[in-house]
This record gives sequence, structure tokens and C-alpha cells, in this order.
Amino acid sequence: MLYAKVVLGLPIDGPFDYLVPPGMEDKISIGARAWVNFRNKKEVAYVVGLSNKTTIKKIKDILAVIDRALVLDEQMLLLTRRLAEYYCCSWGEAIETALPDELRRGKEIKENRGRFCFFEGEGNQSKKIETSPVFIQGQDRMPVYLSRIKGALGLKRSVIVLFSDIAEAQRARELIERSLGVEVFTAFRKQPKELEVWEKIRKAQYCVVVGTRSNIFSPVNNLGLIIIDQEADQVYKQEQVPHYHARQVALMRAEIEGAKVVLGGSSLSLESFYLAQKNKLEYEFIPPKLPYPEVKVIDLRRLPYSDRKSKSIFSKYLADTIYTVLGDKGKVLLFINRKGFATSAACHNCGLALKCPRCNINLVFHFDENELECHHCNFKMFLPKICPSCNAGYIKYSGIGTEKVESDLARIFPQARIKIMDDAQDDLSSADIFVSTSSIIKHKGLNFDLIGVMVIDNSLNRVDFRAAEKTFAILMSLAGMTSKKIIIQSANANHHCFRALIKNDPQIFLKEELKQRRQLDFAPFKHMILLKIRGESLDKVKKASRDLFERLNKIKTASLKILSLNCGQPAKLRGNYYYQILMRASSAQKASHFLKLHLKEGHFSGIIVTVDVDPV
DNA sequence: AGCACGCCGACT
DNA sequence: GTCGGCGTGCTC
Repeated sequence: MLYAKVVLGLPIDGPFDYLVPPGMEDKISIGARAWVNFRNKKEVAYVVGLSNKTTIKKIKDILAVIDRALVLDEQMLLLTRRLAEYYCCSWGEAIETALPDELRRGKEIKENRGRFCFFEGEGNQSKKIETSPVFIQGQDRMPVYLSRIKGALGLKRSVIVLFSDIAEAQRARELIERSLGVEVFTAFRKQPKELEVWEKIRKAQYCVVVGTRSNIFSPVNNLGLIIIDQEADQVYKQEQVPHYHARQVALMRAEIEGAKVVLGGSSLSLESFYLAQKNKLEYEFIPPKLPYPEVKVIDLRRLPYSDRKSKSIFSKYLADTIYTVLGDKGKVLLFINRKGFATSAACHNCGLALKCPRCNINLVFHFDENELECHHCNFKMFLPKICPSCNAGYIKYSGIGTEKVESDLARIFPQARIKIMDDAQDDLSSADIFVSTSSIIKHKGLNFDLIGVMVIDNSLNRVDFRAAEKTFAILMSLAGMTSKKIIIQSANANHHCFRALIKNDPQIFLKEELKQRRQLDFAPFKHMILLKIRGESLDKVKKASRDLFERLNKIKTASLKILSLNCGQPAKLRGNYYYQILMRASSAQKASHFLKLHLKEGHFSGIIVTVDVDPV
């Protein structure tokens, strides 16, 4: 008798044994899909093993084999298994993340040919090239990518190139096709031709695939190169379970298939910079062609008397510069970052945000308890009446938005044409002064004569150990939108973000930030793990979270340190309340293994718990 | 995840 | 008595 071990796209690990009925033995193989009856429901199952024996007494039959060709080869099975072990999801969930939608629903594939797993008369082993990833830093990265792609194709190896958005990927596709004269495949998630292109890709002995995050799973044969552009961009992290990061998957896949990883961007992520510090990442710098703008930071804590008296949201220096630029028919961009949900408490006078004495991250005000709390440890304090730093101001939340800036502008510069910029516009002729949030960063090829950063402290002061990293990324993008001048208004004028920006040297930022992360034992030195607890009833979510928090705290383990329990950010979303438990681990795999064991027990009805490894 | 089993409270 | 709420545990 032959038994198949299968996994399903459900949050249960398995694998489950099914009997392969006589006559089906020669049709089934590891990596195929099959229809099975699971809990009286017909489900798509993925065959991950075959055996002559089983320990299961009441066993069910495989209903039918779906594919003549394999949907998953050995390497993809290994990759998805490692993904599940790292990101704390089931093997089946990891497999489904790697496959097009239609295949998850059981649609048959016509082509009966699987992936080519050969490399011109050589065994799989000789494919392995153990090299460090390379980082390409600079503005004009495309020529470097092109020559790398050409090199891989010359060796008859496939290339996967990932971009941070679809538009960018499509532009790159045209450029690669034009420059190298090869066909480039693009297949984005949930687009009509997803499966069709997927089948074409796996039929080609080697090819180029250009896409976004999910294309890291493209079924190319003979993978030789993975390029991830703008690797510091958050879009490479998936928001749904499993919360994988394309860079992490790229490194896993490259190791399995013996491919080279090339990362690119105007600045490195802290994860990559950390690798570079350990000599596990090579580094290439492209000198810029465009002149770098002058960066001026206005210290809101040391404003001249006239400014303090006027109470304008524009410092005199900024207003004067806008006036001059308008006089020369120049274009001005005023940036206000209104995004984000978590509030920070900052002094009304000096702008200083209160920080946790232990963790050095910003404290969050909780209305119901009238307390400031640290979301990393469980430090709490009452909200002080006056600012402990300047002894003058009172603590409050401030927030000015685009509308406020627009109306004040209209008063000060009545002759100027002012426009709040949204996603649709990219024409600079329609106004003189543009007001925008971080949505502007998606636009390419804009060049302003002056950029004024009105408010950035809220971004810097967010309750997030990555606040500085994210703020720096925004500022770097803004710096790329002018070659003349940036004026930044901030109450944290000496922050390493600004020091790096003024000197045009991201390393100043990265070194200081990495030093702080090391001191605090945060990522990338340790793996942060977030347990997200959600449900429709606030009371239930609270109770379940406290229960889980206490239970995890009781189980002492070396692999996982439980740090804090807090409400989620946002605390309420689409009818669900959120709480989160923050943890820290040295090994993501060990922590995931531990959590899988202990999250099984103690369920609560109406409560869903999910795990986010390496949250961003 | 989803569903059945089973153990305690309010009631036609 | 029993109807049904939800905690508990299983799914090959």
C-alpha cells in the first residue's frame, strides 16, 4: 500500500496521511497537487512525501491527482518548508503563498512539463556559487543591473528582478527588452494572465522575470541572479500571513539554488548595512550625476525671537526663501507628514518627545489610564504637567495637516498659485507651491527649486523602533527631488537623520542608528517577533491577550524573551480590536518552533492570533 | 481556520 | 427537564 503525506493551505501543520488507491500509484509524486477529503470538505492538498507505511488507523483515500506535471519541484518544496519554519506558518500556507491564485483553487495546468532541473551535464551541486550578496548604492542603478542580467543570461541562467511597485517594474521591463533584446516576463499577483505567464516561465530553460514582491517565487529554471531594487522599501514585507520579506526569501532561495543576490537603492536598509559590517555583503557605489542640494535644518527649539512671537508655522528663514524662489519663478514643494496612527506626546514649547528611560523610544499616551507607556518594556509614568526638559511648555499632541498649510500659505503669499498635490498630478505647470504628504515620493522625475519640510518630528517621534529609519528614507527620497535646496523645520535638529542628510552621507545615519540598535538589542541584532491578537469584542481581546501574555511569561525559554503587551497600532481596524505582544529572539526558527507548540493550546473563541517575524 | 463535542446557566 | 452559549481539541 502507498500512502501520501500532504499539507493544506490552512494554519495547521500536518502533514496528513492519505491512501493512494490502487491504480493511482504511478500518477502521484512528491510536488503534485491532489484533491482530498479533509474534515468532510474537498480541499486542494500538496503532496510532500510518499511512504509504504502509516500510523493512522482510519485513513481516507486521495480523491484524484490534479497535476500530471509537478507544481512544486524539490527546490521549491525546500524553500517553502524553510519559509514556514522561519515565519511561523504552516508548510501549506507557505506553499500557497508561492503559487498563483488559480492553482490554489485547484485549476489544472495544461502543460505536462515540469521545471528543468538540469545544468548542461552537471549535477545540481556544481551550480552552487557561495558568494555574498552585493549592494549597489546610487541613483543610476539600471546600467549596473543590465550588465549583471546580461552576464547571467550568458551563462544560461535565469534572472528575477524585483521592484517596489508595478509601474517601476513595467518601465524596467521595457528597458531590459530594448537594451538586451530578450523577452521579459511580468506576472503580477491576481492579474488575469498570472497563471498563463507562470506556465511560460517554467517552460523556459532560462529567462528574465521582472516583478514585485510575490515574484520572488517565480518558477524560473536555473536561477542565477536575483536583483531587488530599493531593498530598504517596506513593500517587500508582506502584510498578510505569512509575513515574509522578499529580501529574506531571496537570500534563502539563492542559497538553495546557488544564485547571486544583488540589492540596490539610494541607501542601505539597516539589515543590509549590518551584513556589510560583518563582511557578508559586498558594496558598490555609483557616483551621482546630479548636484546634491543644500540642506538646511531650522532648529525649532532655538528660533529667533521674531519667529517665536509670530507663532507662524513657517519659520522666517523658510518664508523668506519661499519668497525669493517665487520671485525667480521657481517651484516650491512643502512637505507635511500626516501619516501614521500612533500618537506621540511632545512638548508644546520645545517639541521634545518623552522617551522611555530604559528603551530610549517614545512613550505613548493612553487616554483611559492617563499614563505614558513604553511599548517595548512595560514602563509606565503619569503624564507630567510641564515639560521636564525645558520646564516651560506643556505636553500635547500637535498636528498640522495639508489644509492648514494651504490656508496659511494663501494668507502669506496671496499672489502664488497653491495646490495640494495628490496621486493624480505630476504636472508642475499648474501651480507655484505644492503641498503634499509622503504620497509624493512615488512620483518620478520631479525637480523642485525648493523643498520645505514643514513637519517631520511626528514621523521621527513615532512609537516604533524603526521611526528614525523610516524618516530617513522619506528625507532621502525628498533630497532626490531637488538639486537646489531643502529646508527642514525640526525640534530634533541635531538628529543623526539630519546630520547624514546635510553631509550627503547615509553612513553617518546608518552607523549611529546601528549603534543604538545594538545597545538596545533590537533588530537587526535580534529578531523582533510580534504576536497580533484580534477579535470583534474589545473585552475578549483584552482578556485573551493578558492570558496569553501571562502564559507565555510562565513558560521560561531561552529562545524567546517576552517584552511587552500593548494595544495594537491601530488599536481598532475594520471592526476588529487589536492587541500585540512583542518578543525578541536570537533565532527566528527556534522562536517559531516554540510558538507553534504553545499557541496550539488555550484557544479563545472569536480571537485570532497571528505571528509576525521581523516586523517592519 | 472551522467544526463537533461537551459542560454549565436561563427558560418556553 | 433542555436549549444554547462558548471553551477545548481535532482534522489523515
